[in-house]
Amino acid sequence: MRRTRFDDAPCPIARTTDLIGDWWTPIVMREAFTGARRFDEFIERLDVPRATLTQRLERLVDEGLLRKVEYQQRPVRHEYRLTPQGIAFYDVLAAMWRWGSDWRWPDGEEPPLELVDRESGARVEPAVVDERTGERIDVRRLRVRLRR
Amino acid sequence: MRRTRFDDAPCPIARTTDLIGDWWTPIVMREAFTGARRFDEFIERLDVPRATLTQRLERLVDEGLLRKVEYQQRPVRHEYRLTPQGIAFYDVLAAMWRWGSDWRWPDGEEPPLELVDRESGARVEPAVVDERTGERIDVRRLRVRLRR
DNA sequence: TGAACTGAGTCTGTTTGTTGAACTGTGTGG
DNA sequence: CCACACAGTTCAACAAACAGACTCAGTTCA
Repeated sequence: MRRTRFDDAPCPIARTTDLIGDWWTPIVMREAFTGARRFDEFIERLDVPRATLTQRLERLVDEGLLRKVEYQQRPVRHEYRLTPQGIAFYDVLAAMWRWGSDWRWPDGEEPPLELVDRESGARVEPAVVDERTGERIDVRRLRVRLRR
Repeated sequence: MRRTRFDDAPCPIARTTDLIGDWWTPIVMREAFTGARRFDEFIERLDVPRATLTQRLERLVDEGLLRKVEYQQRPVRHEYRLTPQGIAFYDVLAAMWRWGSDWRWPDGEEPPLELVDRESGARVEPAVVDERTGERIDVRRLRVRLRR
């Protein structure tokens, strides 16, 4: 009677869901991207239960999105840093950012936060495109096919 | 002691997380995109517990991603169809598809499924770009700013 | 006329997950 | 020796997800 798992489904959406379907996980990743590294740093920023944070960080390490790096001995202490897989995950957060900004605020309102280029200050609006054509993805034109 | 909610957070990622953090929700949306409309259709495709499906569909209707449409009277029966907000959500699934495909299979292996253009049959690879420049998002160049 | 069938759920008891709060343990600095 | 910092662990209470049986309106079959 365990919670149904999707981590070995044939569908990439299902496998991703298995990971980010744990409550708090995308938020923890968001904080990692804005510079959180140490356990108590996450705690201060997020009021997440400590036991939950422990579990999430552990899983993210297991799955290869974060790695535990020793930043001092005596006493031995570790911090959590993004791996290449973790960095790549920002795409998913960016898509969530865009959809959330577009649809999750009441009519006429906008989110108080925006994404900008660190250097130029220009507004950045994530969009999901087909890499080959550069066109926005149009789901009506898509089909899922069994790879030969 | 309720599960912590994120649905009125100032951050778009958090609000999106609140919705898709419910177990099964992204999978239910995926099925909606591949044509599922009726309750039993979802059940057949997904072996999701019926009570859970009821809850998910109800919430997706409440939140405006699906709408309930009567498709026959006597007996009155409804089906669930994507709204514009629901259709827009495909971007998030597409980003999850891409990241899942790139990172969630063992070295050397690839997912058995691929996304193709319905007409040309050409492979489609979702990518997340800055809409203004068309460049892939680079998180190191990004900053979150309080909107003025 | 009655029995079986459909579609769309609801109900129940059990197991897993999440939460808040208190507690632990190692090592430093004063 | 005491207080403090960091990084957790433990525990009990509550919420969510699970499997499977049950309901209920209306329809079709025999």
